[in-house]
Amino acid sequence: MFKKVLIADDLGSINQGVTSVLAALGINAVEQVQYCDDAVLKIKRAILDKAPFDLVITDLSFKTDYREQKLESGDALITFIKENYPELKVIVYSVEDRLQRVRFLIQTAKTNAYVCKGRRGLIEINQAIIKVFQNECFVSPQVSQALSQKSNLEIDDYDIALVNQLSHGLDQKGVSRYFITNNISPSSVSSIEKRLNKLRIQFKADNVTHLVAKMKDLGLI
Amino acid sequence: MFKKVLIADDLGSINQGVTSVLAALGINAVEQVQYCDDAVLKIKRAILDKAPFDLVITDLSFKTDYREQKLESGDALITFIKENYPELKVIVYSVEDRLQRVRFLIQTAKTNAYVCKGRRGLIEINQAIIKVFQNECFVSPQVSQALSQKSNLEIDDYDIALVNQLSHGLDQKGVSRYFITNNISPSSVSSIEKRLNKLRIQFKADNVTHLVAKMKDLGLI
DNA sequence: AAAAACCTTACGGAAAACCGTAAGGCCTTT
DNA sequence: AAAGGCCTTACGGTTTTCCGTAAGGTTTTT
Repeated sequence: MFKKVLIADDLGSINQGVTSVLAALGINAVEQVQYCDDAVLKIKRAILDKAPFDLVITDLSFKTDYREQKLESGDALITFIKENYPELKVIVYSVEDRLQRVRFLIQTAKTNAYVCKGRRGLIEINQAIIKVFQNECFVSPQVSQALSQKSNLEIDDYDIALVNQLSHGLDQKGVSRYFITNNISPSSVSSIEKRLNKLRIQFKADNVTHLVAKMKDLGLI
Repeated sequence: MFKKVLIADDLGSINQGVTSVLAALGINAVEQVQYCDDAVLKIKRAILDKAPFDLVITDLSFKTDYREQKLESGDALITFIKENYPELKVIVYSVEDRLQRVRFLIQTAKTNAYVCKGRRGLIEINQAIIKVFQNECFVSPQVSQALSQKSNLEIDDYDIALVNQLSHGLDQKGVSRYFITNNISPSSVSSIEKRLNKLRIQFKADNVTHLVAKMKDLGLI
């Protein structure tokens, strides 16, 4: 079983439950941090001390306060970890249940497990730890559909950039100018119209305002 | 000090921290529930047993699952409590930090204290319990501005309803029809235009899409 | 290499949003 | 009761969005 675990979570009260799960699994070398930057420091320090962590359990959202942080979110922490210590296992433990987000974290960021905080959270944390230790992936049932390929909506970075600009107040002509100056193609108003039409159909949105609202709800922008 | 406390929170792990705070205050008669309906049952039962609760600490959002619930949120639970047992004190303990929400809970729903989950959450829960016991109100510093009148942006339920309908895809004529059928006044397209113009200025939004995006970011809709 | 399919762009008309102006109703002030 | 202020509504003109059509270019198919 894992020997040394790091928990990163800004709500101190949640750690306790996770710690008790770890204790039940016979893992007693557990350290906790409330800031992403502190997590990085602990990880580096542990390696220097020849006693590296072999599992990190982290939340996604960290409230920002007066302390300046280089890494402001769990996402950034995970990206950092997997770039520098790819062998270090990571389990996300978050209330976030948006499929898009889960898909990104598992498929792109290479997170090893994704557990939704909820009634069964601690039970699933337990399962996740066991699975990850066996080099398998674990995702909470309520969001496991995020990984099924058939739900692929074929929306790409261009679509996101387009709707993102609209949500910032640009009109279609403005987005066109923005795309031209940033060398993003296609950039004509006509093409932008066409793409928006496609997106409106895909998202069953009645107009751009509706589209932006729906995509914000889905966490895409 | 309070003698008997009920904690309502669907994430079992959070309760532990609160329980330890209560223990430190010498309160040992603590019961926990994970569903709002169970909270109601416990409250009624305790009164029948001549040992009523004198404080309820509750979360706001309860994940819904297979169990059918009459009360689906902390809001509904608080409304129920204050309607039927106005002398029973209520403290909200939630990650929610939207001012609009806090204002409603304190001023309209008559909640006795509002504590944001966060790094200082347990410290503030402690302060809140003491204040409430002294028949005072407590609100976490980060959201205390919700109660100050000067920061009143003068956006009311009508504004929220208006932008909300737009975010659901209705155009201005559609919102007008909606307002007419629901007896909401003013309902003419012209008035809706005027109101939107005011909101756009207040929120520094370039158009309705931008306005909806900003208000969603602020958690107003 | 010709044909077909696709992408990008342009254009024009209908619908909706945007913006200023103004009329009528209601309430308060004097 | 008259005057003034505020709110609701109506209207007209400009801008933007929406939607269909079509031309020109590139890639894929045959």
